[in-house]
Amino acid sequence: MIEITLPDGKVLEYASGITPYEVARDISEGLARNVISASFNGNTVETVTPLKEDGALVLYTWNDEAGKKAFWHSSSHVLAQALEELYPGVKLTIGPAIENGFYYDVDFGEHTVSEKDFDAIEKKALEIARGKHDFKMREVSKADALAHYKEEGNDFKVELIENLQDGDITFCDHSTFTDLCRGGHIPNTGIIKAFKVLNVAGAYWRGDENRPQLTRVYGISFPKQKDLKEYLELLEEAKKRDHRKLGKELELFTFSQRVGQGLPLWLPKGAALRERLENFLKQAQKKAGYEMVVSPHIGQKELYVTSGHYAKYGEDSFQPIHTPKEDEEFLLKPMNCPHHCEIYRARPFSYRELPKRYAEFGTVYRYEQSGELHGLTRVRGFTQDDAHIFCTNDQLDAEFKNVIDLSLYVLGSLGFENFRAQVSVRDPENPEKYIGSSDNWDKAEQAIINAATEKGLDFVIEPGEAAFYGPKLDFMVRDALGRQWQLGTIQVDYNLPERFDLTYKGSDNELHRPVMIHRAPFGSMERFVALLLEHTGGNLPLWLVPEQAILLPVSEKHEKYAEKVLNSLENREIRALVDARSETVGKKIREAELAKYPFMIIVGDQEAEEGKISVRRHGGGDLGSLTVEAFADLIQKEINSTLKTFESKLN
RNA sequence: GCCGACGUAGCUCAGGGGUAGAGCGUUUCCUUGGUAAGGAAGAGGUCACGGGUUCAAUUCCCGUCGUUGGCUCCA
Repeated sequence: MIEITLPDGKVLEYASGITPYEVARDISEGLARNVISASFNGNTVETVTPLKEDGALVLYTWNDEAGKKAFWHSSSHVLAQALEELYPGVKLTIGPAIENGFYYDVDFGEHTVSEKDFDAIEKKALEIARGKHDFKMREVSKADALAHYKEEGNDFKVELIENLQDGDITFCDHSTFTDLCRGGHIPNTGIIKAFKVLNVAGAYWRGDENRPQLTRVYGISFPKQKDLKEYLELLEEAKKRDHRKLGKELELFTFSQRVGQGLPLWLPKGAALRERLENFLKQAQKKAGYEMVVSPHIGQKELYVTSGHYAKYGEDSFQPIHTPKEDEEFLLKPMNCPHHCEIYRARPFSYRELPKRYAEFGTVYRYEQSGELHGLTRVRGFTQDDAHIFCTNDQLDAEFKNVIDLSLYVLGSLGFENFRAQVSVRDPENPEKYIGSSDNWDKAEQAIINAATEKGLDFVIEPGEAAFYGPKLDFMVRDALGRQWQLGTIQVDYNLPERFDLTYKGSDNELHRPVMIHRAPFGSMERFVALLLEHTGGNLPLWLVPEQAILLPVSEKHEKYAEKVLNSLENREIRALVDARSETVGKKIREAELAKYPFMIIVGDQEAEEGKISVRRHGGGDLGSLTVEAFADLIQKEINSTLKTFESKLN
């Protein structure tokens, strides 16, 4: 007999060889019907795996993440079989489940697969699914496994198997299909009722751009047709929140082929929005003891050789600008920090004067690979809300925590609650990617982890994600389509102070090396605005939105009164405009709703007589008639409820 | 940079070997309106660009540029 412990702590006794499915059936018929995967003592097992020792069993249904994973992993087998049947001779490589669905990387040889083929693939996959084939795992010796794939001429699988231990190799069979597989399947293919191929993309074998490029076929599947329909509708909704679409509709920014790819042009409304964001941060920064500085857009190549950026990114930068007569070399600045280091060097500092906090909305230029450019989130010219803090070692901890406070204030004020905090540290396997002493790295990494822990941040540690000069704490936010982007960043740097020979005079009358913190709570204005748009669906917070209200005169007769109201709104710092076109009120309202103005103010005879305004809330309908004062209060109240003032922890 | 897709009016898009269409917007006129589209007429396009095939290319083929989904990269 063996003892099976369930998640609720209940212990059941069974004869050795009982399967998770049988345990589920023992608990309830309903669970037995729905169980699609299980884990035993922390390892994923099949629902038909015989359990032969005491242990903890967790049963999963479609509603569990692990259940979905098994479902999608199994679906990738079905996809693979469909591809093999439709395109004989394809070489399969790997096909994991991902966050939303699954993919399979396939070498199609000469054949190319495109959207036109999706229908056929889906049809074939569903046909296979309907066959209700059981997934069956079997152990294979390394020699047999290698022989199997060598015969097929599949070098990819051979390479995978060569890296596995003999005795640790399993194949999974279903229908006529066999794949090298570690396990974790649903009972049979029949559970897959809906199947969709989403897109195809190139992907390098093992993520290495020097190795062959495969075709990655992305798909998603569901146990119910309705789930697929809902998922596709969700994707459609997400597209409506795409910042590229909203930016165009709201007239915030544009791109011009003539100016160049990845170089955003900010339209008047976008520029005004940006300015408000900048002022918002400037105000908080002032309280937090920052001083604004300004530096030029180019710098001598030597500056970046000194900083180490040239050695690391010289080839991947816009190439040097040459002066016509002296042939001096300048670089478009890719970073503000070297400039700020030179600002620090402008005069000697005593420890009594530190920390120095230099802030600048600095525009930088980076040569990003053309395939990487994406709307405002990945561009070649962008403005960082940058600052560099020069402090003593003793001050580092407190300064870092102050910056965390400021970053959280910024994210909180703009409604970003679902960010992910990520501590990026060195890749232990590639130490040569980083500059600076291992000692300093240890200190810096520890300082960040301590500060994040003390601030109660829920963070994950990502090895290999550090900048080449130091570790960092990043705030990651997802876009409409679920892709993660880095917004705010805080980085500890022992390196640049050394390279620029920065010093301060200590209490011991000796020169000491300051520590530097790089930080940008927004990250870049471009990316921040992009994510803010996606996050809000274009319904920006009232304090930020370009126009808070649009005045809609009922007819041309009322234009004059509208102008008068506009004037008194402007006197109360409310941003508004008049729609004086000769259109019906209905049409003006419809268009104002679509243009996402937070408030619509209808003025006609009634209002003019009473000296009031009729207010309509975007998406919320008629609020009735108000005095201008009452409306101004309403706006102020809403702004105050979302926009808190920054409380600095400075003494 | 790599693989795939896409590029038609200001915007959203249809079409297709015989040099172009819709809706919205814009312009003019009529209408002076009360909480999500009042009516009419007009203007607007080297069908991204450059080659090739063809009697004929916006349409088919190749290349370039741009956009896009991924991959790699991201100071």
